Amino acid sequence: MKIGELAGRTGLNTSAIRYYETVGLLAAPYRTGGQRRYPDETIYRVLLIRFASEMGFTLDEIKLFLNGLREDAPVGPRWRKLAHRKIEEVERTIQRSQQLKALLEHLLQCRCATLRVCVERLSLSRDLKQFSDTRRGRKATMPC
Amino acid sequence: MKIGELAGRTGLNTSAIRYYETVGLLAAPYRTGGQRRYPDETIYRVLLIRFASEMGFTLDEIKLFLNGLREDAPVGPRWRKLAHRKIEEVERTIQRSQQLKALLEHLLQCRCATLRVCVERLSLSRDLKQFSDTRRGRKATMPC
DNA sequence: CTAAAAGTTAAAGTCAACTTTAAGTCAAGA
DNA sequence: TCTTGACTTAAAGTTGACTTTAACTTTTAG
Repeated sequence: MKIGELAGRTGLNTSAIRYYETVGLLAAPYRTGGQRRYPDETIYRVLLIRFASEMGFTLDEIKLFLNGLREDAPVGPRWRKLAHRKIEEVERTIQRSQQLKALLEHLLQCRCATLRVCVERLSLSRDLKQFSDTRRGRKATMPC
Repeated sequence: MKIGELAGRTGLNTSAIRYYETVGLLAAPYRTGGQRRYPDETIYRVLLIRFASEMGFTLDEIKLFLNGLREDAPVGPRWRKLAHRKIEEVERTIQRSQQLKALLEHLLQCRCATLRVCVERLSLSRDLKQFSDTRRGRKATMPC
């Protein structure tokens, strides 16, 4: 498979695939006449990279994960640790996103006189509480 | 309040605050002897900016949202639309994160002979299905 | 055979959101 | 008064993940 087809099938640009090679995410493939030829299985690897990258993994993280499973062996402790850390991170993401969703939904339906007041109070009393409270012994009232 | 105190109370660097001014997120404040002096209420605005930015809003989005509520008036249709769009986006984030969490948890406990095979099958059959399926009429089997 | 499409490289460019640097000016305490 | 620390600016640097460009070669369809 040529680089163009690999790119097409994985939804990336050829430049991205070459870039992955330079940063060590993809091995340099066999070449004919100077041009890269990929085996079919490379698709899976690239798709996995794309998925992980869209999930917010950095390319370095992805490299770590993929190297962890390079050896066709059952999952090792290093990989487990990585996975556990990432799961915790993802859980935090989910929690914060749910907070934000709640905040936005509240703002859409609340009956504050002015949105500005509402936002400021809401922010102080809820999600921003952590920031301001750790800095000053500030008491916030419930908004709206 | 001098810029250093504002920075300290909001957990940002002074350079970030000056940067927010240059991009129009913060109004240029009153000055004495060339130095910026902020009123207390600016803290709320900066905290709000920090929160939104940590939630993944771009500074341009934040500017839009803040401009939307600049006029001390109840929430307008423009702002509503923005909020609705953002809620949908956040919902997608939550869903994908939950998928990723499930994937990682599966990988931690599955009994595949090799993790590599497991990942490839999992990826194809679940989360990556969308990518490959839209490109080729590929059928994937359940992993592990 | 030839023209166009697709491939190659190294190096520079892009984007957001800042930070750092250089070269100063201002403020506060001893 | 002097010194230190905080402030000022404009401009350049940083980071990650690519993309674009320029100049060229290889492959493929007609």
